[in-house]
Amino acid sequence: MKKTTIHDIARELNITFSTVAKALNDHPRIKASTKIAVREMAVKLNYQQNKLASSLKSGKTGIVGVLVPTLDVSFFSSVVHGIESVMNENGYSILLYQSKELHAHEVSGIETFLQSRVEGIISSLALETSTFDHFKELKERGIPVLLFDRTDDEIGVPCVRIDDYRGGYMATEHLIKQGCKRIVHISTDQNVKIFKERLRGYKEALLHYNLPVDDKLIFYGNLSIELGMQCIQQLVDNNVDFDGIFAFEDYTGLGVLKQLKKLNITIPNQVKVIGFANEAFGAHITPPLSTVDQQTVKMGEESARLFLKLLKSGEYYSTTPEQIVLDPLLIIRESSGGVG
Amino acid sequence: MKKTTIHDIARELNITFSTVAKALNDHPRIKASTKIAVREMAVKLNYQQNKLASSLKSGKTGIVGVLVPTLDVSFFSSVVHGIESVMNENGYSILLYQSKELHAHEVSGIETFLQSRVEGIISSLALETSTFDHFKELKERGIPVLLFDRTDDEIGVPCVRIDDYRGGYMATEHLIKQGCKRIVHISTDQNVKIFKERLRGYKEALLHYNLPVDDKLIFYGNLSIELGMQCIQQLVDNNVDFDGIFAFEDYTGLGVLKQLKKLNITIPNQVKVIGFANEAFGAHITPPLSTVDQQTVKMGEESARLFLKLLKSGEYYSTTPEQIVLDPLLIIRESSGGVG
DNA sequence: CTGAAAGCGCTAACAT
DNA sequence: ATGTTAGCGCTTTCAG
Repeated sequence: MKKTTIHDIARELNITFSTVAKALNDHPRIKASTKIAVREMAVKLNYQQNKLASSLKSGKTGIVGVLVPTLDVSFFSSVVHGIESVMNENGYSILLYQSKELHAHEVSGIETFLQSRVEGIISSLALETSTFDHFKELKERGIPVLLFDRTDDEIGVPCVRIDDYRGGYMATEHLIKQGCKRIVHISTDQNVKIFKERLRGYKEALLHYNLPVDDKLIFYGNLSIELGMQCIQQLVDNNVDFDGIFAFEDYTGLGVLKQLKKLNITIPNQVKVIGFANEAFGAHITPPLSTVDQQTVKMGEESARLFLKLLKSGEYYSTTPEQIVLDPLLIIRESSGGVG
Repeated sequence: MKKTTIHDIARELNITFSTVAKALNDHPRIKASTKIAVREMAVKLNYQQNKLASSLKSGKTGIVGVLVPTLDVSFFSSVVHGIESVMNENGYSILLYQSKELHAHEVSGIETFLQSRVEGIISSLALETSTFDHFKELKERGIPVLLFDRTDDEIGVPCVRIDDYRGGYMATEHLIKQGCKRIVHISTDQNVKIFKERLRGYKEALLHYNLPVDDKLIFYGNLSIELGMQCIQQLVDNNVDFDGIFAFEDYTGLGVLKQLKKLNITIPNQVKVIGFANEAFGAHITPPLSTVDQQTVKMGEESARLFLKLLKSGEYYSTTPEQIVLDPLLIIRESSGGVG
């Protein structure tokens, strides 16, 4: 069963295919009656425009490549949800690729996108990625790129992210205002900018409130529940004095809560805890975990909007790359002694 | 900056573009030396094959449409993660569309996919969808469709799902074996097959163990934490005797736990609770919630594999539509008095 | 081993 | 108001 084309419609109606094409595109110089006839025949024959052909001719595919580390993490799937929604409203489709946190897959994804002639790429960097030639080359070749969350200034493209520095500052400040004097920060040894920014915010907040920055209170490890548990155990084993914990993300914060409970250290009385990311479980655990929300869906929507705005301006890279920095939202729950 | 084409490569090398095409496709009748020359020039000129053109000519796009209700629910994003992984390994790309649980969006998504000449569609039905003409028509027109999880036999296409009946049976049986005699089931009034199947499994398990099916112990409402809370309150207010709760999904189960704790009813001593879906929070709440795992990533992978197998067979609809039914996995935690 | 030529289905400038 | 024509960049048969 072959697909019907404008030629089929033309033949049925005894007109030329170019008249059909114009009728379907609502060309002003086509008689209303033939437009109607053409459309009826199109429906009758189950006609579907072949976008491959029209894209080939027009040079516009209406497709945007979305390249993310994985969809199996709620942060990314939520952002992609936002991107797709806005793109869809604007008549664009999404070609999806997961980098699996690998540099090589990222390169493959870009290759695939270019071959498919996407009109641009929206992406968030893989953890493994530490050189950025593949993205810089896209920019040099004039291909629209927008990065969200995991970005790098070196690349020089528009980006949308939250203010991780501010988030780190807010989380720490909150603990200070709750009365904490010796606040631990658990971070990661991975070379990822956003985590460094949260650490920077932590330090700045301490300085601002005249509290010492004590390296013995800063831990580095791999994102996991276990990391949080180990840090608490280590603090206790070494008789380190502490009354607040700011974990760089919620899973680590969860580990912190678990171990504190196990050791019968009361939360939030003896120790106050805050995480980062506002994962789905945080509101439902005991005690509910205070955290910092990253506005994931909005991040996706804003990414799509900025991308489309620049695309439609016709000069995507003409000016200094625009940045949208979203405000992190402090979510106060019982673990930090808030209004729970 | 125009894209380079095979004509550009040909001109540089003083050969014809058709030789270039053959060289790039590793055609056997092309001299090794010219293949090398062509490839070097291709790299030098930053050549990217234009898939639009080759798809138009060959009739194969290597693109599969994935149409899901939303990515903002971990179940779906996790399945899509599995689909993309397998498709990617097999050289296919994913065009993504969210139906937002709406029938009309589902129709639009299909329309978009057809225009983009996808080689098939993998989808899960929107809650709103109760007539299936749009999918049946795809089948009639020979377009490969595979449904996962939210399917309908009436459509008659291959599908991948878990055995919800069995999951409902297992959950109920588990509570019975834990000693429960009066087990409540909370379900939904939405007309969704998988939820009805869980209910059917619940009833069968009771019958099998010679326990009465009591309509006063079956509740219907809208998927939410509140639903679980309300049901418990109602049971207590009406002095209904019960010692086990099987919630049709985890959020409702969470509400159940919350309200039981509020009313100082001990879990699992007085009442044992189990949910369904194995949401991320279940393992981390107090007490940890027993549940039934749906093997989401595997569901995506199996969907992609079955789809590709049928596609490659060259006769997608030749036989009775194949069904893959995955086994639900019982996850026993403290809320049902299991090995916690 | 390489070249010539037709055509996939459409757009759009240019005729008529 | 409609028709003619020339491609978009590629695959693929057939000729040389």
